[in-house]
Amino acid sequence: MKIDPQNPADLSAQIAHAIREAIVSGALIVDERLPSEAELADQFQVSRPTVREALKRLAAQSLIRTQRGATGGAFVNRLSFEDAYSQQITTSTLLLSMNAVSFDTACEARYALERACAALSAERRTADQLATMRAEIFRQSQPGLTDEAFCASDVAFHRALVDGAGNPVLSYQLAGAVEAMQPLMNMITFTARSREEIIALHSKIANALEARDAATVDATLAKLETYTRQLAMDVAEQRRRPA
Amino acid sequence: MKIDPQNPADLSAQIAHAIREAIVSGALIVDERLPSEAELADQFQVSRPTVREALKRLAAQSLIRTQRGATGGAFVNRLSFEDAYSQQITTSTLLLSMNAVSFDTACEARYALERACAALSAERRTADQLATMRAEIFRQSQPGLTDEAFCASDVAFHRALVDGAGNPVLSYQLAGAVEAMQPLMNMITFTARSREEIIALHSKIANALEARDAATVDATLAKLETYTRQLAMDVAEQRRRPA
DNA sequence: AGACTTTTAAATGTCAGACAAATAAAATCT
DNA sequence: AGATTTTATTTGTCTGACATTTAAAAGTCT
Repeated sequence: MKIDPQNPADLSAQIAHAIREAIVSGALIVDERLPSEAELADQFQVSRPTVREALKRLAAQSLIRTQRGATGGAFVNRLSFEDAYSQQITTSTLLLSMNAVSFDTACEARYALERACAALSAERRTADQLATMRAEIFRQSQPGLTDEAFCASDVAFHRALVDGAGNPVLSYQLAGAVEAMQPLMNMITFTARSREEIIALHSKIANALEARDAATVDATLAKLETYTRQLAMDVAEQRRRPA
Repeated sequence: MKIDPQNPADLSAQIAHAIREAIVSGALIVDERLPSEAELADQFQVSRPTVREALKRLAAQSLIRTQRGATGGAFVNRLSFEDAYSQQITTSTLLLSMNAVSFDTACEARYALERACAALSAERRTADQLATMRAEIFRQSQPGLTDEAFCASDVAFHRALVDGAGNPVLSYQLAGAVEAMQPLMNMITFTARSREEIIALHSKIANALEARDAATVDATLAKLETYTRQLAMDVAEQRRRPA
């Protein structure tokens, strides 16, 4: 079932790969217990530390969870949306921060995806989600708000909009894009004037969602995208010639 | 810089977390070498195996790479799009296969995202990407094609469409959704009649992209979505009452 | 002197055995 | 029978050692 070639390189990676394949292919089902570390070591003819390194690799991807004690061991993990979110966010953040993805490219992708949710959200949004958006808009209009708090509220607003589509897969996909951009957004929304503009657009989106007017939501998101990218360009321009 | 509380639970996870934060926050930059395992063990006041488990966790997420030899060690990895793709695909596949995400939900999300790319792709697609789509359509019309090969070609077609948007972030986001659904798609496109229908819609999409007609691309993708979900429902129906 | 070979040192990869801690089942006692 | 203690199993961690890889330093030969 899970054998291991005799080439001596990176045994723990090979073992992790074998077990991962077994999980993804369905040979190991959710909540099934893996053999104990000692048994796995015996089975793969390696030492226990090597097995442990392999298991830690899988734990890092939330593929297994471990439990100590008599009936403990490593169990195939049911991947929760929360786990998937956080992995997606980590990956997206790293891609943005160190792979030469421009803010413009990230912004375009983010709004393209968000507009994809708009039609569904106009159709399905609950009163609860609408109330969340209104509450966040109110928070954004408070005077003493820090840039970080404003952007956190911005994320929460957009999160509610996306969740309105009622499709957890879309929510999961967008969580990365929206949250990964937050640090970059922090740097471009620092003037009162730009906050006012953003809040006005947010209000328009909430109103359109309340009226289940998908076209207006889409058009307003397009405006928000244009405005955000314009702000980013202005900031970049100011950086280039600080005089 | 990276300290460690004295609570005794899961030291390797804590160390991995500390180093991950240092990387994500930018305290450790790309290609920078981490201290050696022995030095880290000393620094965190733990043993080398514990440090190694932590490093393997990070390696599993492609955050670091290790190199043996005199000038070897653990280096902060520049996350490549390929690495991000494969992680995205693994995560999405697991979400679909074991988290009670229905085919319908996944399908809706996938086409919503794909239609988000349609407008951009109509504007920017290259002649090369158009040629790829035509070639895949031709392959799909070959008589002796297996279901797996047909679906692989289907994935390649849609991949070319998404890549046409010229936004690597969108490509990365959609790679997971499209590829993770392939095993499920394999099961529903097995009749000649359904293949014909799909090929016709693919041709219509390619033609519209050639004419840079975003509205038709969008409308045709909507038809393809409806048709795919209908096929899936029929298959589910047949499964329910096999007589 | 220059090119090739050998040695050496540093680092990761692996192993073996041991103990600690947690946990649930089994055994024991009241 | 119920509560308590014991015990066995399993993961978490430590110590120390050896193997392997790699590049630089040292040495050797032409």
